[in-house]
Amino acid sequence: MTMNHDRSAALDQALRQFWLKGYAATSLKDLEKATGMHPGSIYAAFGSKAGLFTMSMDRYSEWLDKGRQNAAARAGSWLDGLADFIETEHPLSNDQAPVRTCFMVKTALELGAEDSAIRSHMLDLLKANDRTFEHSFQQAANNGEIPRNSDAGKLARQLSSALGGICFYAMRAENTDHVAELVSDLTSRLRNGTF
Amino acid sequence: MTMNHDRSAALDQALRQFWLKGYAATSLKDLEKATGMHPGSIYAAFGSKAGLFTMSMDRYSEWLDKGRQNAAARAGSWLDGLADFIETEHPLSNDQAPVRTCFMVKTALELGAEDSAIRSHMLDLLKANDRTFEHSFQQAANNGEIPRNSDAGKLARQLSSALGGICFYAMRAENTDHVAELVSDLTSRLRNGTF
DNA sequence: GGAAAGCTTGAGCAATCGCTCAATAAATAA
DNA sequence: TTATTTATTGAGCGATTGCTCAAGCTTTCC
Repeated sequence: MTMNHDRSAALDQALRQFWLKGYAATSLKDLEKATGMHPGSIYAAFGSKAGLFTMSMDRYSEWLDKGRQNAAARAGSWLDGLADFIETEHPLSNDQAPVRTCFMVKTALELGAEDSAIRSHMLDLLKANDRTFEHSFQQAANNGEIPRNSDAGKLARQLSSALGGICFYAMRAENTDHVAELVSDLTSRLRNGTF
Repeated sequence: MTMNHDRSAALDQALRQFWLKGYAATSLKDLEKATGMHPGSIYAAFGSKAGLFTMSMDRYSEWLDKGRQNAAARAGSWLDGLADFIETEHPLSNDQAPVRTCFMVKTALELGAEDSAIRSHMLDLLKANDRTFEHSFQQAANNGEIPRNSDAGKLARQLSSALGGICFYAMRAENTDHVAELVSDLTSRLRNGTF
């Protein structure tokens, strides 16, 4: 059955739609237009609006992970891997994103107050993302790229915060150069071990 | 007429509600409960949901400005003024906020994609906020607290981004200490001129 | 007191919300 | 082919959305 491929493409389009307008402001009519599916099919395939959103977050995270792995494979060091990821694979630096902001950051700020299944799934994904940052910093420390007694967990938290900040700034900046400057300042500090 | 006082209190409560749940997810029923007003009165006083939201942003900005001026008046230097503002007046450090995040940061990420009157008003307020940062950095440079040829505009952009990042992190952190650490690292760097 | 003006009230509007399901079409099995 | 399973369709459900406005209530002024 060709269903799997269709379903995958539909999920991509749903992600784009949620990414653009957020969870609450995206209606099922929006999702019907984006996916080309009818309401019944959407519910047969994804269960509910909340379920589709959860699967969109998963899809986004897989996409991010893939980019991170690509960057790490290319790079000569762990810190370069992080910097390359941000400069080439992250939505902040990627024109094919529907909005120049991380979907998870946008979602965290939209849904951070309520106590839902969506929120707890979001927190899990963000935590998993932080662990990959922490792992890279830990390896960089083991490698001597940064002091061996560096606090990898704290560095990961700082990187998560710094990236979130640029994602915020990118949403309000009329001047794209200013965003690029923030990104390149961050990656420079990463590369030379002064982050 | 006592109306002005009631209206002011109602606006505070509307702001709290929007701050908590965001623009799209807050219904008029939520606003009725929060303000204690009936639909007709809300529309007589504020025009529309969008109008009430705009006035809530204005109210929040005034509140922030007041905190900034308080901090500046207390502080012995321009950089201390910025640091004090963040440590004592900013919602990140303030327990009476409905969510430990800046209302404008949350709003920017929720509404950053669409092209509405609300968004353009939000951008104006954020820009005005940045100008106060820039002014403080410029005065700090004139004062010799930081090198006299410092780029105040760039420093303001970096501070806006850094604060936005902590606001993002605060929404996802289960550990409040981690947020406090990010804040104190930021203010330390501000105070000793290494920001 | 009575008249005029302003405020508050809440039932209820049209539109849209997320979602369901009997009917139909397409694909697979026999 | 015919029988059986699987996928798609879209009209339309009850609930909720942002919002209106005629009716009632209070306040103000003469």
